[in-house]
Amino acid sequence: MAKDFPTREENYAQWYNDLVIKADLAENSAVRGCMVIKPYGYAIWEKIQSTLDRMFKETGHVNAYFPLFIPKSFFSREADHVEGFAKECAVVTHYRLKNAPDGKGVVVDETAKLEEEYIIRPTSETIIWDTYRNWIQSYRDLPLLVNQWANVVRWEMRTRLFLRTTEFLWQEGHTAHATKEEAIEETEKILGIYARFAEEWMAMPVLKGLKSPNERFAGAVETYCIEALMQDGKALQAGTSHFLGQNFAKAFDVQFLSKENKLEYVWATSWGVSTRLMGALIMAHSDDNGLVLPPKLAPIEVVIVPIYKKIEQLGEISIVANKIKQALEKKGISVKYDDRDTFKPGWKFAEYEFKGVPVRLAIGPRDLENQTVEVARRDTLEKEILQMADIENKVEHLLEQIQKKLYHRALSFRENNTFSVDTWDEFKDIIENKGGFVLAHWDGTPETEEKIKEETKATIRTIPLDSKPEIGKCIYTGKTSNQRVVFARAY
RNA sequence: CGGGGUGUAGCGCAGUCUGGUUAGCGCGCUUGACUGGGGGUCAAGAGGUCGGGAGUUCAAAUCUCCCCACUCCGACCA
Repeated sequence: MAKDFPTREENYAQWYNDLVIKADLAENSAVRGCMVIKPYGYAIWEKIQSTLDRMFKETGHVNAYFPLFIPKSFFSREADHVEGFAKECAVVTHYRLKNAPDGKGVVVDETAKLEEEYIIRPTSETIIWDTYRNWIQSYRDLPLLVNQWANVVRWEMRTRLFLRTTEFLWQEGHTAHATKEEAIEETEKILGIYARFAEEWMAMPVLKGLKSPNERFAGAVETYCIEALMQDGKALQAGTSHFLGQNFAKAFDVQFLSKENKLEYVWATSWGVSTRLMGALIMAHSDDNGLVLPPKLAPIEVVIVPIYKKIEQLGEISIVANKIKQALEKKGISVKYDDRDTFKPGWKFAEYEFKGVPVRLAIGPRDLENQTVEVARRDTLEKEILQMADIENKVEHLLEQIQKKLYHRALSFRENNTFSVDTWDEFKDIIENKGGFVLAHWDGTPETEEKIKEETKATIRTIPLDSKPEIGKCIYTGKTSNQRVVFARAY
């Protein structure tokens, strides 16, 4: 299946692409820039979804659904917002087709032109805030904590499976609050959820911080983000949480009467993560043998492969295998017993290894005799023979170990690829030759960030929330700075 | 949008420069036998508007023109 699969060293971009396709996660579709997420890939997304959905609900959020189409006029209400998204919007202009005059196919019926064109949502702030106006009158209506799971379209010029596609799936939370403090608290709370999800479920360490004005969401007062480092030394923005101030409330005239009977504008937040997380997950752990998945997000945590010569032996093995399967499932572990006779054990080993299944159990005649199981772990590719007794607890423990191991491996990779630099030459050298996160002083101006980007392709990925103040000189202009920020080339 | 590249079996490719039998190879697929603790072996098969259209020619996958699609590189971006 994957014999001609390139290594990360040979060609990282090709490695990623082949991995996505050959591990059956997704493929390119007939529609330019849009992917088909295949069942195995979608199963991972469903796990991401259900975990986050639970976390949102645990913190008081509820789900709703808003239209795919947004009236064009809504867009122009918030100046920065239009500015940011106008260049990548798909527009619906007509609502009917008719048979082509030459009899070949159908054409747009010009008489069915929409009075007002619709934008296909690139994000839903405008339609949602237009709706919130009717939902909010009093401080008693607040806070409003709504999330939606949806698809959005951003007409990108270049796309890559999961990392950047024209249409993608995401969740977008949109909340309304009575005070600035409460809205900021919400923004930070969500950032915390994102970070916890990334680290505990995806086993991917992330930096929490603020975006520089250049990288800020169009229409936001402040954008918070989680930022991860991929194995090729490039940064990946994994999630964003925005404090929108009163920008949208003012643009859409959303006011409420406070306890003091004063009419005030509502404070807003919005936040989202997308199918891009799939790309992050893939790149965070996978190796030259294929996908590596953290147990908590793997659609199949344990696969059991029977080994037998004659079909009669399969029966005896199946009895044992099914018993183990049930014992594991009782612990909430997802197990697949692959007793297909149409594939050889060796083929199955390679297949599940490539698809990143964390643990594989092999049971053959020898094991039946000795009351043993061969246990193989995907993260280290190690194999060992274990006694069958109490196997479900051993496997459960092993899955926990793998989850931790992946996180620590990714964390030490990040630590080994984070550099603190004080000179421009050193900065250029590391960005160009090593990659990774570069901690450097910056004078705080968008102009300087822009120049650094032009010269090195590196941008400020985040201004870390937990960094200590430190007086220094801007790497580029030499002006004084009181904090280091994180630079990197990014996806 | 600009600059390269590629379209030949499900997938990956050769053949095109230099036109000429029945268009070939690897993987995959089907059937059977032997096999089975890391992608097995052998045998027999199925599968093609050579991206589309027009032209040149006795003859076009091959030469000419037009069109289409995809892809890579740049500017833009979660």
